[in-house]
Amino acid sequence: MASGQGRVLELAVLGSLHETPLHGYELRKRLNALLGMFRAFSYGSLYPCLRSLLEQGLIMEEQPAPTTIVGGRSKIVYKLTAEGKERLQDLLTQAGPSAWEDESFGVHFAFFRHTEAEVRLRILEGRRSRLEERLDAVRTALARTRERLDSYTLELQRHGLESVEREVRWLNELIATERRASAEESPDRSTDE
Amino acid sequence: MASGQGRVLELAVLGSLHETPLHGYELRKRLNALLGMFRAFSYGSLYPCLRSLLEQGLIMEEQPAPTTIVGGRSKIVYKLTAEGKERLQDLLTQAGPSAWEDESFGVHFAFFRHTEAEVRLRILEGRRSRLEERLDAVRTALARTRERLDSYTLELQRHGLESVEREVRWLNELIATERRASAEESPDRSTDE
DNA sequence: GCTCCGATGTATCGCACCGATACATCCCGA
DNA sequence: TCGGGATGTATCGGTGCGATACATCGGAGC
Repeated sequence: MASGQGRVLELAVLGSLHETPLHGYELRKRLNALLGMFRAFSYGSLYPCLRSLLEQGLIMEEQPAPTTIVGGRSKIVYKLTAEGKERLQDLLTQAGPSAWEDESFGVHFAFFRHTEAEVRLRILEGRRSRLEERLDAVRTALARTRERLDSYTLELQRHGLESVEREVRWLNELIATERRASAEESPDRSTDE
Repeated sequence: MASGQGRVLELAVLGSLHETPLHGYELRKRLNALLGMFRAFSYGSLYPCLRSLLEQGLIMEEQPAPTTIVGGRSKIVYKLTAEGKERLQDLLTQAGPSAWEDESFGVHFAFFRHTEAEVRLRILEGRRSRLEERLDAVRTALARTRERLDSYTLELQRHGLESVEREVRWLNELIATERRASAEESPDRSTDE
């Protein structure tokens, strides 16, 4: 209950609108193009989210120049308010479990451009721990298993483990890159250790 | 609304209980050991599911031999009824979207041992189509994108695409294996094509 | 010129399921 | 002996997906 736990959509919407004002339909297309590989945003959650953000004063409707519009189809373009930008900065600073869980990590990562280097690093490491935790859990459970597993179950396990291990390796590379970049930027202890 | 759409838990529980009677806590551990890499089953859904299955007469409480029990801690062991077994067979025969979506595919796959060869093949192919569809969608959306993307977004895209492509390759191998096995079993057209 | 269809667009409802939490008992080590 | 961790059952709140409904626009085909 602390502060915006689990509300992935809020960040996704705020982050997208930070680039450029958008309306619902377009927003969904953007998000699904950006993150379609990981999750599927739907209207059933988008529109309620937009309404909530509107009520909170974090976004507002943008009136297009009336002269340019002729055949004006009903279309509601939203843009960030000052409070919205503040809130976005806030969300981008949070490096907690809500940032590295499966559903939310992708969204946070997608807006890393606007995230401080230190926060980026903590999120990447948090995600890595999360995955390694999961690997451990499944591996020990597997080791404790008495009965012989059928080939399908084994193959599923193998594939699952391999996928997660692969993501861990990916995270390792990203973390190394981040470290290298931040070392270049502030080479105080460049030769240290 | 047709017939048990989306109810992944039902299959997971019925399938697990088919191997051996279990109680809630153990059931959850089993499922998380089996599928923990893909999803996380929680009590908040398990117990309501068990209750529902009980009401439907698909499972029943199993009384352990009272003599053996001494310090009997309250523990409710469930086992399949005849109707439950029937229902399970039914679920295992269904090869629809509800079988190859992200959340459900793993569960269906985990019980492939009890699934007919033909159904297995259709599920694997269905999943593959689903993933290829997604690849297409993201690729064309990406191609249509005018603005230049930052390196984080690009890396996310790259990693997402690679993961899905990898799963498609995995499915290809599985499908080939299935085909080979089924050809061996009924070598009517062994030399055909 | 007319019509149909698919893309664009806003919106709601049902409901599956996760995370957190509460609470009780058992067992084991300090 | 006492406290913490594993075992065990159970509920509640809330997020967000899928299906659906319903409008309008532009273009393809005839």
